[in-house]
Amino acid sequence: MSETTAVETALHGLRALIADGTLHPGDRLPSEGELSERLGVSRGSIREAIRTLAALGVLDTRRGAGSFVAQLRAADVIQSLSLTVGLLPLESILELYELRRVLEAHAASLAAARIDEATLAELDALLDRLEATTDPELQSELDHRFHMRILSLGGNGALGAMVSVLRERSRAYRLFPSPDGAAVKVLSDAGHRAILRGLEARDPVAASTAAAAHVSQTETWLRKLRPDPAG
Amino acid sequence: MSETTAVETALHGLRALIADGTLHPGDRLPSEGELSERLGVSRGSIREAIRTLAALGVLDTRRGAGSFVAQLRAADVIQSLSLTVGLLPLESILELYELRRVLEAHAASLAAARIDEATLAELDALLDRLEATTDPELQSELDHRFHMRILSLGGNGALGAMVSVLRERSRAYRLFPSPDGAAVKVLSDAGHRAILRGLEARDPVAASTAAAAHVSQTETWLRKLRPDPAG
DNA sequence: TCGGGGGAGGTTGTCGGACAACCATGCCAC
DNA sequence: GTGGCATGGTTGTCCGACAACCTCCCCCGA
Repeated sequence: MSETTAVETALHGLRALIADGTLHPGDRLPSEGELSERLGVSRGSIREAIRTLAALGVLDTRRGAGSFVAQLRAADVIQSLSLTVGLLPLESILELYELRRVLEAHAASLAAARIDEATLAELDALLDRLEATTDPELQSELDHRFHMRILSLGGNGALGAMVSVLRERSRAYRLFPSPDGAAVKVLSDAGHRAILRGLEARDPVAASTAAAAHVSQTETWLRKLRPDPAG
Repeated sequence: MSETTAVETALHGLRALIADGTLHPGDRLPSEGELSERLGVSRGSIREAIRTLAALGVLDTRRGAGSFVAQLRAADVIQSLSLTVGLLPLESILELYELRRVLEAHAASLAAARIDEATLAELDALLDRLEATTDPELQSELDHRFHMRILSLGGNGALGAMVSVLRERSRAYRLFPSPDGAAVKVLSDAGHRAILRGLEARDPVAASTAAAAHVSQTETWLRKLRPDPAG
């Protein structure tokens, strides 16, 4: 309220165009020049407003063509957090582990109810390869694929996107090549097998508790890595 | 990769300043003019990059003073989704209900383990008022306070922020004044009492299932409101 | 010595104009 | 009919300028 800046005016105008149904997903916005004239603010301010909405995944700008309203899918919006989560300090990341634990456990219980034989075999083969390799890069990759495959069985894009954002950040810490790498891998492999056993038994509770335990395990390792707790 | 635009260059430069530890939460960024000179892009592009990070909750700009690195708390970052979630179509909102259900159930189970007598009395009084009033505005307000109080017992700011964003949007649909308003209120009141009984009994399972059921109930009503499913 | 007022410099907010890079459309030549 | 091209429109970027605002420090008075 009170006094609004030019960019806020532009933002409000753009939001209104989408919120009141004038523009639908996929539609093209009026050109920056026309918006500038229509809303009574300079083109620079319009551009800053468009950038703001683009950062949040609401708009999609293509050079020479125009700005378009995004599909506004929940998964896309959540995905926009990815840029930010990469900047959070470890302390804040650990705060997100509770979310991750709950969501991964939920996804595992859903997967236990829905998984088929072919997918079970696929996951088993994935773990075989993961247990056989010592290449940290490949370990991280296979680990990621194993977990994302389970998440995809949940069928909910928003849930998958949320966990994906959280996992992406954790991968950056590279636990496997750490001093305790060997011990980490042994327990990690065991955790994966426990989850798979739960899925094979179609036991939602077993699968979800195993998944939760696996996330907690990772969290514990990450806490050990925490640098200078002073501050 | 390939070719990078000026704004991308600026964004990368700013992210690097934070990611590599040069700037910490609370620190002031160099002025736009100096950043422009140092990164070799115009001030306009610098401003667009700063706006992008500000939209995501990473920077905080104060006119005449400068731009500052935000506290980078998980809750703040999640809160930045609020602007976007308000633009999602109902279809996408429903996708988020699974997240909300899981998270609210989790929070309720935590609360059951931690709640004290004083808080129980507080919640009971809240429900008394909620059941007594017929003012939709006050109903929405009290309903919100009841649920947020339970969430705050979980102690995790990120979880609370996430659910807060989701609830905020649902409130905009104003279920209480709808045609089925009376029926909605009866079942809603019953749902609240069920949750409170779970908390009073310090029974995490009872509390979490009641919370999950309550969210599902809301989801069902919202689906009924869904306009033209064509498209 | 302590406190407040005021000024000066620095910083963000906004505007206007200009040009380059790029895209989409339709026309034209073949 | 088809492929290439010209053309108008759009975004990307830069420069310069000024207003609004904030912060700090100096100076003056009590």
